[in-house]
Amino acid sequence: MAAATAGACSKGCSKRWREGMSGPAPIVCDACPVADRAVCSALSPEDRGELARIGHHRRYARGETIVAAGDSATVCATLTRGAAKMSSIDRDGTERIVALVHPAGMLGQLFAPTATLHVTALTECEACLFPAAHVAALSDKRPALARRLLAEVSRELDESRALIDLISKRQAKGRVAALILAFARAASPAPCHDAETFDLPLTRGEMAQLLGITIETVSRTLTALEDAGIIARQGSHGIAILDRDALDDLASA
Amino acid sequence: MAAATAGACSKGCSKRWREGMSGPAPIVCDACPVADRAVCSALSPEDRGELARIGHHRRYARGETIVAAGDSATVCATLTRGAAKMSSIDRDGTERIVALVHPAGMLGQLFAPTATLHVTALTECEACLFPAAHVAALSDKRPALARRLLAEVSRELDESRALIDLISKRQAKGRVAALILAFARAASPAPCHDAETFDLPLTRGEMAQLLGITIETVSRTLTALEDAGIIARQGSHGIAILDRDALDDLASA
DNA sequence: CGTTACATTGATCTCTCTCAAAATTCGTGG
DNA sequence: CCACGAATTTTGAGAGAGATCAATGTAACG
Repeated sequence: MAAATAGACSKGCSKRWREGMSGPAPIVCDACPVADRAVCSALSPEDRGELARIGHHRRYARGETIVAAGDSATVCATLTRGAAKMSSIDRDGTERIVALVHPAGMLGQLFAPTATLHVTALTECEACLFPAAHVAALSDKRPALARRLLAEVSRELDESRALIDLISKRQAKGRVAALILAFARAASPAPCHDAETFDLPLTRGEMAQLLGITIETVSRTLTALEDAGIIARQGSHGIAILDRDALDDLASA
Repeated sequence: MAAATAGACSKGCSKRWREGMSGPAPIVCDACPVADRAVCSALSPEDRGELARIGHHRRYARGETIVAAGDSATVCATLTRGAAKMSSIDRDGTERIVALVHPAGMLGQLFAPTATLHVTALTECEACLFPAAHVAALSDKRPALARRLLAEVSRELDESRALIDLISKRQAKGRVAALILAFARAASPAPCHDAETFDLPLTRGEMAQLLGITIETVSRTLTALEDAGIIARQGSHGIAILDRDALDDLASA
C-alpha cells in the first residue's frame, strides 16, 4: 500500500499504534461531525448510504501516511477529524508541504492516475475513504455531487492561493503571524471568529518547510512574538493569541 | 465594471487601443486554436454551438483588465491566445500574482459570487467569455462538461501547487531558474520538450512579485545567469536557454 | 536513567533588500 | 525617419534579515 520510504514513522507512533489504532471500519454518517459541511452533504440520504457502504472509515496516528505518492489505486477521502498535510518530495529528498487539510476537506487527488503527493496525518485524525473511480462515476449521475466536488476543488484552489499569499510575505515575522492566524481560523469550531487558544500541529521543521524559512528562524520568531507580548506559548505547540491586532498587522505586511 | 484603480494602464497601451482592439465579437469555434484542449471540447458540436451563441470573443491589449476583483457578474472565460495573470491586491496596495494562465486555461472563478482576483492580460491575448451561471447550468445537464470542469480546476490546483514549489526555493537563482523553465514549458507547442528560445511576457516587476523577491534581485540574477553562460538574452524579455542541465540544477535546489 | 528527537539560543557570514544613479528600451510626436 | 521623454532595466554601495554552523536545553520514550 505505502511506498517504500513511507512506512517508517520517526515520530514515535509505535506505542499509539499498539494502543489500538483502528483499522478499516464501516462508515456511520449519523455520527459524522462534518456531515453538513463535507462533500457528501450534496447527496440524498440514499445515495450517501450507498457510498458509505462502498467506502470505509479509518483512524490515523500522528505521522502516519494516509496516501503515499505513487499509489495507483487512487482514493478520494474526506477528513472528519484532525489535520493533515499534503507534500511533494524533491529528487534530493526535500519535503515540500503544498497544502494543509482541515476537517471536511478532501484528501487525495481525484483525477491523477497515480497520486503525486504524500498525504500525512499531522495529528491523530480520522477520514472516510472511497475509491476515486466510484466517486467519479457517481458524480456523473448526480449533478449535485458534481457541482459540490467542483466547489470543493475550487475552495482548495482558493486555499492554495492563500498559501501563496502566506509564503510571499517578505519578512519571517509576517509569515509566522499569518500561519498562526490560519490555524486559529481552522481550529475554531465557529466560522465567524477564531480560536484564541489552540495547538499548532506542526513541528518547527514542518513550519519551516511550509513558510520557506529555517527551523531556527521559526523558533526565534516565535520567541520574539512571545517577548513582544503578542502570543503566549504552552509547551512547544500550544499557542494563545494575546494581541490579535498586532498579529493582523504583522500578517498583512 | 472595473474597480477604481484598474482602469489606468501604465504601459502605453493607448496606441494599440486606437489601432483597433476589437470589442465583443461572436465566437467561431472552427478557427479556435485550442478547440481540442479547452474545456469546451467536452461538449458535443451542438452544445458547443449553443454555448458559442451565448458567449462572445474578445481581444485584450497588454495590461488590460479582463476581470476586476469585485465584479459581481462572474464570467467563465477560456484563454485562446496569449498569457494572463491572476492577482490579489492587499489592503496596502501590494499586488500579488497567484496564478499565470496560458492558452486553453480558464480565467475567472466559476464559483465566487464576486470575483476576488484581478485577471490582467500579460500579452495581447484573446478569450471566449461566458456567463458563469450558464456554464454552471449546462454542466448540471452534461456530466461530460462537469467532469471536464473538475479536471480543469484540478489542473489549476496542481499548477498552483507548482507555483508554491517555485517560490519556496531558498535562493533567488533557484526561483528565477524555475520560472524560466516554467515559461519554456508553456511556450513550447509540443508538450514533450520545451522551447529553447522564447519570451518572458512579464516585466521585471511582475517577475519580482511572482517570485517574492525585488526587481533588482531579478535583474541581477538574470545577469548572473547570462554571465555564467546558462542563458542568453535578447532585449529585455527574450530568453535563450544555453545550458538546460545547469538550469535544472538551480531550479531543484 | 540513558537515548533520541525536537526546540532554543548564540555567533558569524551570506544573500537579499534598500537607496541611489546610470543606461536602455519603447512609445510618441515632430 | 529621427529625436525626445517616460518607463523600465541595469548597476553600484551599504545595511539588515535570515541562513548556517555549533552548542545547549528540554521532553518523550524505551
